[in-house]
Amino acid sequence: MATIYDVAKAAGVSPKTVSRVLNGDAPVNEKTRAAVHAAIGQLNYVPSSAARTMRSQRSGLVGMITGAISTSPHFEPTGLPEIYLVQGAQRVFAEHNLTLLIADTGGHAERVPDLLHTFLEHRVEGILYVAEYHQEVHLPGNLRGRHMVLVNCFDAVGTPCVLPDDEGGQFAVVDGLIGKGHTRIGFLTLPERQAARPHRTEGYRKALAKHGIAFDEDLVIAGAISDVAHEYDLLWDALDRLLRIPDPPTVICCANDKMAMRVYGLLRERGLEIPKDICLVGYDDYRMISEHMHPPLSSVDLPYGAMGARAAAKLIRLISGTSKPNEPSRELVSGPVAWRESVRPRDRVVTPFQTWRRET
Amino acid sequence: MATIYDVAKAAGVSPKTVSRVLNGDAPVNEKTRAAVHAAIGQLNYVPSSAARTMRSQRSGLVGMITGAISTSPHFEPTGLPEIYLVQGAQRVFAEHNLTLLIADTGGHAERVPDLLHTFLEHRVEGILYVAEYHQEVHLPGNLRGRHMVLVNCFDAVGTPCVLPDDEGGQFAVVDGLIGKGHTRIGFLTLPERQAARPHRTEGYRKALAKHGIAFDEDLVIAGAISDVAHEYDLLWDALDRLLRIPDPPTVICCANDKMAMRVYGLLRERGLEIPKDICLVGYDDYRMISEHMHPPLSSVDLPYGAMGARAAAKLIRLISGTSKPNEPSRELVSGPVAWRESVRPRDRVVTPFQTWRRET
DNA sequence: ATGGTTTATGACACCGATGTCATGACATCG
DNA sequence: CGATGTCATGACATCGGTGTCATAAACCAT
Repeated sequence: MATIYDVAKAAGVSPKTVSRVLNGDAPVNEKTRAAVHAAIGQLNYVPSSAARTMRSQRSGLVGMITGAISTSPHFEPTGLPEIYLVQGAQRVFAEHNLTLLIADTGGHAERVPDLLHTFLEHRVEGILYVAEYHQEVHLPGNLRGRHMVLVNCFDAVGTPCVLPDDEGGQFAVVDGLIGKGHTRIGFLTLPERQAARPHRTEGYRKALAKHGIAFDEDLVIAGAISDVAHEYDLLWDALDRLLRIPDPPTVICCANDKMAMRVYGLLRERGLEIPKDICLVGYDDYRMISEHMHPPLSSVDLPYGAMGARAAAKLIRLISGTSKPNEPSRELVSGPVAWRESVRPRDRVVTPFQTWRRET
Repeated sequence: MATIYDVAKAAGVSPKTVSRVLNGDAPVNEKTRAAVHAAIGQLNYVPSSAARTMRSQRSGLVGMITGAISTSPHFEPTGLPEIYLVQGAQRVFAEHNLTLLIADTGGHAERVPDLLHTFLEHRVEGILYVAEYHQEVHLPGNLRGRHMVLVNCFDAVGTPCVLPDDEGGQFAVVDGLIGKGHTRIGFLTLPERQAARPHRTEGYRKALAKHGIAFDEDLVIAGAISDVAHEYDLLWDALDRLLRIPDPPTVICCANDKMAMRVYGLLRERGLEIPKDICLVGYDDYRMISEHMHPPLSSVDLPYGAMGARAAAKLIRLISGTSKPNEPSRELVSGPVAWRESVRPRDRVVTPFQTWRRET
């Protein structure tokens, strides 16, 4: 590879002048500048980030640790969120001339220290620590004192973090459903241990309260439990109970799109047609699912791309020291509700529950 | 940050000796080694990759360019494949003490030169160029002469590449279906422009040929076209034609899981139950879809993780110059067929087509 | 005892940028 | 016209490691 000395020689100037042309830190005569640029083109010169890093003590690198946490032995490497996070973050970093280093633990949390060491060798200027789903994490101590932003997770000591606005998302979808005339809104929730669950439930309650609709606990049932083995039975039972209550729901909110996908099948088995007989909404808006279900599934967008971008911006502010003094350490990111054909207004839904109940 | 000089001073040795302890390139006395390690721990020393890079001319970095190609204006950022690729590749790189730089074009191919320049500044030792789906690409000229491996794509000049074994995958699934007694096997193919299509079709033909079953062109219809706007109508029509032929299929192979997902809905609309009345298989094995369909979908695993790992290994061989002299520039990676409940043996399938035809 | 080899260590230069300081050529001003 | 300031450029040291070479001590064989 050509060096700055080669360029200097070819252009008949000193290396320092070439440096000035590249960095614009001092005026350079127009003719000199042209000669230098010509030499650079000729030699295919690309400056060495390593040399620059040594002198300036700035690496231009940021690290991202993903897949770091495997709380469940049935770790499910769906990976979907991460790619959007990466894209969102990388876009922002690129605008600030930062390059993204990526390390994936593959679910083995014990690899984190090693990966971190590698990052430090490369003198990353900051680190994004990404969790698979909204949860609390406990960071290894050697991360202290580094610029860092947690994404999709938070810790007990107030490390800056970016989280999905679960309460806002659930509020928005329930508020929207009520706006379409629904008043009996079933809610198949996440397992109890999930950090998002209380926030989602709070959003559900607040939306009801806004419209003066009483909260009915019969309408809210866990649609999944931590123990994956019995998940399917549980969902069947939860749905069964929802449909058997005296005044059954005209729409069901599922905790995520995967759950909604199964509910499609279960409802069809019972002879219920979506959205004619009952409406359905999901959460996450995995478009690969929601757009291709039949009919397409309404869902709350879990804005991973935006979260990545917001986290990157936050990290850049930390690095550059331009954080506002009272900037909150916790940022919530909202996504829109994607309304699709799985939902129609209440007055166009005809719940044939009596019929169905007679049959079983 | 502590430097090697600080460590040397603290341990009472020369910097070079510290370097030897770190790299093990020459024998060091046991007591000296212990003193050095103690000093390293004390000072929290992490060697600077920048300084090491300058001297040794090896950066320990490899780059990956993803999302580079947007052939379609309706670019669909599913992103699913990439995360597995990243994980697979990163695992192998980590074993070789290489760190992965990631740049995502977000579908804007014109950004590639810039991203590439950044990679070169960091003196990456090799580059993986990843396409969204199996296709031909044309690389910008300035990539020539770099160690590079194409993933999920190939070019006209024989750049080393790693591709999914589309022929083998389709062969395996059709061979398996025939093994289960099926002889009338419908095939909803990819759009014509897709590079994978001829390979898949060849696999389909070879599996039939192996068992002496005649190829029936009525059974093979494009299930999708490039023009996204009419995709759904086309699929409806293709399925309709498949089901109306004199001796209709007992199982249908879909070109991908998204298509299969829609076919679930379309078949149900026609009153056909999977797998009782007709069986279905997909391709890609997006487990988020295949495992959660009702019933779960049989599908050919498109082994992105393995492709990432194979590509990484290939790149490492290029970098280290240990490629076998006659190593093929093109590597095919196969994945297993995931058999699930959407398929059952032929003798347990009761096709009620006569009934259905009377109705319509 | 002596020469040859191995072991353990240090001195020093170098990788390729850039920060600091110095310098010469002009332009401007009182 | 000399003092002062601005512009354009170069010399040199430095960032933190490692390759090369030198050297001293310990070990071994004759």
